Amino acid sequence: MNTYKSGDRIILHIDVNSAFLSWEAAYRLQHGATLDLREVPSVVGGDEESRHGIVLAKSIPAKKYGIQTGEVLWQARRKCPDLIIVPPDYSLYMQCSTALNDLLYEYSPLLERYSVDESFLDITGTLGKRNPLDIAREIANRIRTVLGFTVNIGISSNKLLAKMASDFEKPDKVHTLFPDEIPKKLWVLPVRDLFMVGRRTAPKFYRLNIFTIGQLAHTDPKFLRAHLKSFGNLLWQYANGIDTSPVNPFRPPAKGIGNSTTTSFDVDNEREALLFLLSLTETASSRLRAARLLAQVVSVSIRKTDLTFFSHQRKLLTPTDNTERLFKVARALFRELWDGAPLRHFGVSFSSLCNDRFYQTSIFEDEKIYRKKSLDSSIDTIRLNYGKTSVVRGSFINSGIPPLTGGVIDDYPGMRSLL
DNA sequence: TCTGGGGTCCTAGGACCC
DNA sequence: TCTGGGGTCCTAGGACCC
Repeated sequence: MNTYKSGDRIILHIDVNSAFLSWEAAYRLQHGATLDLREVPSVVGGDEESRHGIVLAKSIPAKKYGIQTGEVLWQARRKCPDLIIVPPDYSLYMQCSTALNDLLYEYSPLLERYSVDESFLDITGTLGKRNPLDIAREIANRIRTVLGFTVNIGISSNKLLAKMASDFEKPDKVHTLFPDEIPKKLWVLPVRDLFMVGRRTAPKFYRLNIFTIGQLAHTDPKFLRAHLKSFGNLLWQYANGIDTSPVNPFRPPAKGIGNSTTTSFDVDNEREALLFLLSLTETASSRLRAARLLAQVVSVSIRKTDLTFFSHQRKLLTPTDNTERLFKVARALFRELWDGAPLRHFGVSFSSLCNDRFYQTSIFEDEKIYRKKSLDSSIDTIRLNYGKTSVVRGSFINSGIPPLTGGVIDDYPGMRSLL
C-alpha cells in the first residue's frame, strides 16, 4: 500500500512524545527509579517561588486531567491535586536530543534539527527498495529500545505534511499523510490544528465561517488574502498540503541573540531595573562574543505587572560586542520606555548581526574600544575557566539581583516558526 | 495568583530621498 | 505654493513556533 509516486521525496518528521517529561522519566528509570513519570499524572514545571511556575511538559495521564502546556502550576495542581512536578534539566534534554539525532543521521545525512525535540529526515536518496513505513518503524523501535523514550513519526512528500502527520494519534506511532490522503486525514481536522494557525488566527477564521482545514483549503485564496494578507496565502497553501521547503541540514546563522527574564519580584525603581538590564546585557553580549558576532541593533523590552508588553530598539552607527557600549544603549532605551509602573519582566536583545572579523569602522570609533575589547574577552575567559561567578560587578553585591541572567546551552538548536 | 524563554517573520507608519 | 510617486530605512508591535 505505497501511496507515494516514484518522483516524490520521502520526508520523515520525528517528534519526541512529551519530550522533557519523557526524557526525565527515562533518565530516572536508568538511575534506579521505580516509578515511571509517564505512567502517572506529572509535569515538568518551572520554579513557582521565582514566578517561573508554568507547565513545560506533561504526561499523558496529566493531559487527561485537562492540564495544558504553558498553564500555571497552581491551576494544574487544582485540576489534579496529586500531580507530580519535577524541575527542568536542560543539559539532560540537550544530551537526549543529540543522542536522538546521532541515531537519525545513520539513515540519511539530510537531517534538519528543527528544535530540541523535533527533526526532519529526507530519506529519498537512502531509501533503496525499502518501504518508508518499515524504515520509520525501525527508527522508532530503535529509539525506544536503545534510548528509552518514544517518538511519533510522520511520513510524507514534504515537511508540512510530515509534520502534520506526526501530530496524529500519540504516543509511539508512525503515520503517513501522502497527498492522496489529505481529504481523509487532514481536511477533517479543526483549522486550529494547522501548523501556523495560532490563538489569534483561529478566531479570525471562525468569524469567516471556516472551522476545518478542509473548509480553509476550499476557500478562495483571494478572499483569504483580503483578510490575512500574505499570511492568508501561506495558510491556504498549507491547508492544501503545499510546501516546497527543502530539508536543510545546515543551520542558518542566527539573526538575533537575546536574553530575557521574569523577575522574582515586581521592580519599581530604576536602580534595580538597570541591574537586571545589565545582568541580561552581560550574558547576551558574552554569547555574542562567543559566536564571534557584532550587533548593530539593541532592543530592550519590558512587561508590566498587568502583562502588557513594550519594546524599544535603536540602531548603532557601528556594530559592537562591547558590554559597556551595549549597556549604555540599553539604559537609554529603558529610560525612554519606562513610565514608572512596576515591572515583572525584562529583555535585552541584539540584532543586525555581522561577523566580527571584517566590519565597517567609523571615523568616530572610540580609540579606547580596543582596551574595552580586551577587558570583555578577559572576563569571558575567566568565567569560562573558573565559573560564572568568578568575576562579578560590584554593583550586584548585596543587591539580591543575579549578576548574570539568562543564557542558553551552547549549540542548543535554534527554533523557527516557519518551515 | 495571573502567563518562561529562546527565536523568526510580517506589517504599518513615519522620515527621508530623488 | 495645494499635495505625485516610488523607493529605502527605521521603529513598534504583533503573529507564530517549540
